[in-house]
Amino acid sequence: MSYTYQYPRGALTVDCVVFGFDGGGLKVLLIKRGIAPFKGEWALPGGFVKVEESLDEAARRELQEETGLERVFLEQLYTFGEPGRDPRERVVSVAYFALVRPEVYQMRAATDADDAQWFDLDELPRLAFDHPEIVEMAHQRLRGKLRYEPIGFELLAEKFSLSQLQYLYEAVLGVPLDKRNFRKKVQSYDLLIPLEEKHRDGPHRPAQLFKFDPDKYQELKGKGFLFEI
Amino acid sequence: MSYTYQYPRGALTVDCVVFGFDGGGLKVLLIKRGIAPFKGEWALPGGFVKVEESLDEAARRELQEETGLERVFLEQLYTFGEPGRDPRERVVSVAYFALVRPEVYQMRAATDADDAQWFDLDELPRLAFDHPEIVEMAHQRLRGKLRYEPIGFELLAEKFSLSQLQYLYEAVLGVPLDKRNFRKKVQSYDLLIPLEEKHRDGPHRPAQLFKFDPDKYQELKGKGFLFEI
DNA sequence: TTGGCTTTGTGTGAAATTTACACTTTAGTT
DNA sequence: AACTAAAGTGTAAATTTCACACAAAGCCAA
Repeated sequence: MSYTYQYPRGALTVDCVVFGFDGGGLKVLLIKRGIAPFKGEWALPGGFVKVEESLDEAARRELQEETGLERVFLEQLYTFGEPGRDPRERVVSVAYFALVRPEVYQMRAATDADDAQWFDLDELPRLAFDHPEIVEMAHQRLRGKLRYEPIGFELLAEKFSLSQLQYLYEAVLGVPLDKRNFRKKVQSYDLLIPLEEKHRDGPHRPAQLFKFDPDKYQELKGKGFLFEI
Repeated sequence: MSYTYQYPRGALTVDCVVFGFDGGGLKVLLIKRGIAPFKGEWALPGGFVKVEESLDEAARRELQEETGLERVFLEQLYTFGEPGRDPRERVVSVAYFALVRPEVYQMRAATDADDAQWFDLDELPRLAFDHPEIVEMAHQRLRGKLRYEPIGFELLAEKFSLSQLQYLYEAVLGVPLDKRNFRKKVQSYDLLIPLEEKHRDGPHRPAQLFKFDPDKYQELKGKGFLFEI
């Protein structure tokens, strides 16, 4: 018996919503399309999946090829497959969301390649395809996850101050948080390792730096611990 | 310029993890494969996506064709795309999870078609492909969602007693819950409409029946309300 | 060196929520 | 009429959340 399938095939792509944080608001990385359709318009980085690679690999490869980004936090988001979402033919896209640290963010912002640029999440330009919908879902997911999983650290430098962490939470969740209560809570889990170093910046009191302890988190998680801000 | 893509294409399928609840434990609906590969083994209901249909439509169609189920709660779960997950060639599968009410569950359990059967979630037979992994993820997702979204009602009859609701939560979450505290909490949201009718069953005190008010939930959700058990 | 600026860092009491816990009511069966 | 089994109900203690204000540190400029 033959293994040939009787169904016609569409194409399969991956698209990545890459978030960055610069201390102010959330940013999203977009690329300017060099080819039709939507040539010259902004779009999410992404592209076709090769037959011999996994979806995650495809997402990482496209991110690397189109934006130069490597070793970022990457997680599958949702698969978009409405017929007609690509004007050419049936294209199903597995969307990912990615979080990058400020070092990376600043690096990419510096190289003024005008075909890859950071935009404020709430001031995005017109986007190709159904990419606005994808970005919207990624934003919702990020907001939802931040409350229950310690992924915010992926948007900060390895060493960060509690104020920086708080600014991040305020930016993503869109609400102001009480400084004392916030610090009490995040420190209560014992997942932040206080470092010797201090962060100095401007003519102010320098801030204690911390780093997140992912191993300890994994260990606690195994015992049913639930991170929650 | 031509719109022909330079990448070879794999096939695209949908697979559904269908959960049912009979007052005892969680059940999963499986079908016996009639064709190779894995002919004669149990597998998740699912099949190939047609070019002109959306992914959701494909999932509903396959469910209908293979199990007769219609009008079920259906939500996209995750997309599985490891090369090699299908021994024939590259097949990417968009997995869904579905929740069915006991009426439906009992109906399907009655028709003793031996090519579609309910199994206890914790006593599943050997499964084809990477379906064990898919079931595992669906179970996790169900557990996670149940705490924060009122989807448990999709596994109960339209009219249900508070005890039935509690048994469901206990079965899915795997922990015993305090009767009084549970009732206090679920009723505090004012999302359950008490009905005139009573449920009688056995030589016991009959139970007050309720139904869930989805409209009110949608309204509250719009105002930032968070359901939580 | 002094005063001013700006950010870090810290504690407490009131209010709200969560938790633990046991007995009465109801209907059916014998 | 007595027995059985599940439904239904309240309170007090413990814990968590929330609101809130001022001293300490370092830099800069006069």
